[in-house]
Amino acid sequence: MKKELTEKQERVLEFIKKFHTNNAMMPTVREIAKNFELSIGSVQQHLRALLSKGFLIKRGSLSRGIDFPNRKTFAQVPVLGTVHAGTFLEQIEDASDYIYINTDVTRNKKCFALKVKGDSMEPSGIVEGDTIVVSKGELPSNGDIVVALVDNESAVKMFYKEKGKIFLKSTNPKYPTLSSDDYKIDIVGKLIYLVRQYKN
Amino acid sequence: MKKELTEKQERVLEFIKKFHTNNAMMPTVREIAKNFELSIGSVQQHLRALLSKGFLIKRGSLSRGIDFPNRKTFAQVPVLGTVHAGTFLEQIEDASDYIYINTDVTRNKKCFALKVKGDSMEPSGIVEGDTIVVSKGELPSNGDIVVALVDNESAVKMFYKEKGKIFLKSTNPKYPTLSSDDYKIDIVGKLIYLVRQYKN
DNA sequence: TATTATAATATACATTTGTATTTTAGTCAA
DNA sequence: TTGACTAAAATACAAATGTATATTATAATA
Repeated sequence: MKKELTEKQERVLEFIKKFHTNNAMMPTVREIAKNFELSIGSVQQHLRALLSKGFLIKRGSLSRGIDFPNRKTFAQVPVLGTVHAGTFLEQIEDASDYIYINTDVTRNKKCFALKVKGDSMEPSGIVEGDTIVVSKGELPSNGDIVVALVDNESAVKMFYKEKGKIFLKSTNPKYPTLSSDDYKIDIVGKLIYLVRQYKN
Repeated sequence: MKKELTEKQERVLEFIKKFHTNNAMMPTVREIAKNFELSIGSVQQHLRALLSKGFLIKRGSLSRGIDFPNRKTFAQVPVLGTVHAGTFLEQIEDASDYIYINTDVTRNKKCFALKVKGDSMEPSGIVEGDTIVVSKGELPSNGDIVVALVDNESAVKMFYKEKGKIFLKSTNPKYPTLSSDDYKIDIVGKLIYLVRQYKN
């Protein structure tokens, strides 16, 4: 049911988006006017139209106080190291980098991210090079994918609990299922998000 | 070589980060002052310290003109619809939602996102429900994953070109390889990014 | 025809905002 | 003790910014 924009209004909205992308803040009325070589009043009218049509909202009479109706906010999540999805190798280390995740995903949970190595989770869509986001300490349900410490080495596995025993399964059948009978298993957290950047 | 911050300076910087996360813009001097119940001049001094120590930078004498030295910026990428990764079904439609991607990934390319259905790309880590980001019109190399129109229906496939012929391969062997001999194939764009949100 | 929406200009004004200046005070090290 | 740094306040001012108003013009429409 969104009302249509005129060509000019669309171009103004596009500029605002681009400006916001490049500068991480909204442009002022005059910054928009300067870009299009328009008068202040003209831009005001375009903004009024964009507001009334629901493409922008306002937050009081602040400077740069326009906003997108459903702009998302981001949480800074530290990338703590590498985790092996096959034979569980490397240890969690210090934060080296950060990724930014929508706060409606992280939901105030304590999160961290890891780079994935190995192929044990390939059938469930986790491949080498992926960055996974882990919700620290969250209790998993059967079938959830978790990061666990198996005899103090980190691994990405599918979680199952049966009669008080914990089983960690690789979705790749060439790796065995680990049981809490044979290993000391500590659940670090549950997978909530995954990002993959393709080579460019 | 980063100089250390005093406790108060650290708290001011934390507030600025938090404010920026919640509001997608930097606070004004007076907004900071109000938060800490401080005078304007006092906040000015803290900002001056944060600037000279390299934790903040300035962009001219603009309102909300402070910035983080290495802040990442995000591009708003429209989610245009659903694409079938098996038997290519649904058509690209209007923008319904947006996701936000680091600009060092999108790099000023024209991008859009699609929700994935089907299992034809499972062995390369693309599963149903994933959101893929496509760089529109970018020429793929052999082995790249692309979104293509095959007889005007959209599909996610692995791209190969040999002797002028285009081949679209599903990494799942139960789907056949498509050739430009048998189908009208238009490359829409190349996969540059993928995000997956696990059920919560 | 009158009306409405769009587009644009020009100007004025009030508020917000960044910045400069001055003053006071405590701590720490040379 | 002196100097440097930090912390804080109070005030003033110039620049940036949002907002209001009046005016003109065009195109589409009821």
